[in-house]
Amino acid sequence: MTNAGKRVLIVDDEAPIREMIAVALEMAGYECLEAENVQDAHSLVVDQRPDMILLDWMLPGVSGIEFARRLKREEATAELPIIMLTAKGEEENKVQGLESGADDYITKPFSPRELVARLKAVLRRATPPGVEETIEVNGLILDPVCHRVMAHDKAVDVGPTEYRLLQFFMTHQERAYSRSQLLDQVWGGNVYVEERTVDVHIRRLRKALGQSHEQLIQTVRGTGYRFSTKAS
Amino acid sequence: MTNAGKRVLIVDDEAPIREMIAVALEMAGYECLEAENVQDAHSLVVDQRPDMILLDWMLPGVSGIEFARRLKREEATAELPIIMLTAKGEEENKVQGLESGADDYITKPFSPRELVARLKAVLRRATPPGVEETIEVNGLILDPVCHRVMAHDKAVDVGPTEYRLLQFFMTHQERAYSRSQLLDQVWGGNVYVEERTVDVHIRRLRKALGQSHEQLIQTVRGTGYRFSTKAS
DNA sequence: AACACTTGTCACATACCTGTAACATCTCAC
DNA sequence: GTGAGATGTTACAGGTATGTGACAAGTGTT
Repeated sequence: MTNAGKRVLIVDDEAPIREMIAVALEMAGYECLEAENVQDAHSLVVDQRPDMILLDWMLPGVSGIEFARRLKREEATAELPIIMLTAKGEEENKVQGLESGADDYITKPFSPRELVARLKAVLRRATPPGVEETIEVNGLILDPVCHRVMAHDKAVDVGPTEYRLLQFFMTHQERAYSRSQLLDQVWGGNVYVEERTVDVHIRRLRKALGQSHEQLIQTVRGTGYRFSTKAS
Repeated sequence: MTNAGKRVLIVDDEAPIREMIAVALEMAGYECLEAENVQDAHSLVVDQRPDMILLDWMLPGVSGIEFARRLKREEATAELPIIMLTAKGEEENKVQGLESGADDYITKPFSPRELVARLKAVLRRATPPGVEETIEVNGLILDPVCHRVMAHDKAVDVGPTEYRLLQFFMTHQERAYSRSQLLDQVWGGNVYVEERTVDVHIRRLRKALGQSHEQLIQTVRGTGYRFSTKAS
């Protein structure tokens, strides 16, 4: 779900280990980038902008810890979550590792499951919540924080897609959208669904809103739909 | 209901606007305090301890945003809900406004109805009792001091995790939380457990609460869970 | 060591949501 | 009015999210 498609940069000088990690992460739905030294890693960070880094402690040339510090110093990369990888028995370095700015720390050998779990946890913490405002129109209230829709103080029961649809409409009032625009905006660009599917969800949303508010969603014949407080 | 008699502090330098807002709110059953600058506002906050603040963006002297930041910084007032008022076309300030700690944001001109709706929404979800205070909802009582849960004067037997979960929910009512957020908030940030584990503990908690109260914990499909006294 | 209790995970059951098709109804040009 | 295209409406099969019970491992107690 929310973690799907996140890009993880794996930095380790041993190819088999990189490979193992990459396989584990890809099975979990992540996209992987790989680098075997700090120079390559840095190019990839700048170039590909991954969502997080798995960084081996021991690296030829510049050490992992050095690299982590550098990333944290630079404005553009300071927020990049880093998980440090280290061999067993280097416990005493832990503190140093975390002080270098790493967000977590994992000891080899580790199970793929543990790796994925930690990675999720770190990503979760690093993703700041979006702006959450309450929107009100003619007694119809959409409250993103409570993830709820109310019509004249009565809860309206809408499914996930209808909720997103309504949220989009309420944040983009008075303007007409074609079915394909709605598919892009509400469903997300990379899905393939019939345009008529939009009609069905519009219908479901109207039904859920009930007589009192269904006329807010207006049909623009030959074009699509529009959310408007003005009668058509 | 719970909103009756709440005291709202209106901070705006234009008297007519303050008056208009005050009338609207009083009709809706709120009690109003008024201030035309930050100095007066601050005195009133300290002195009268209002339940929330309607704060104009543009103020002579110290700006509204500055004031909001100050309030959020101070321990005693950090929890005070704030709704920012701003003139149309200052959209670009929106993010800044919310970052300053405002809980919502409303653009002039607005209808009294809209204002009241938002105010309700903000108040509804922003009344977190102190840690040591017992919380009561529909005959369900959580007593942090005795570390105990009672349903209609009968002790409810819950495990440690379910207790923390319930406590979190009761101090953060009405708001929807994802499984990730619950893991962060209830389990603590540094644990690595499956998201579905949350479901299991929700189940255990519901079971422990019994028919009389289990509907307080609502499923928000596709998102997570919510503790709410209102039917879904 | 046996026990009671808690916890995280799994496997299966169930409920709900989704996209599509098929048919009904509407609108407009002719 | 008629027909073609657009939209409304319903039903349904399959997929996905959540509910639920069981279990093994861990912990602390007796």
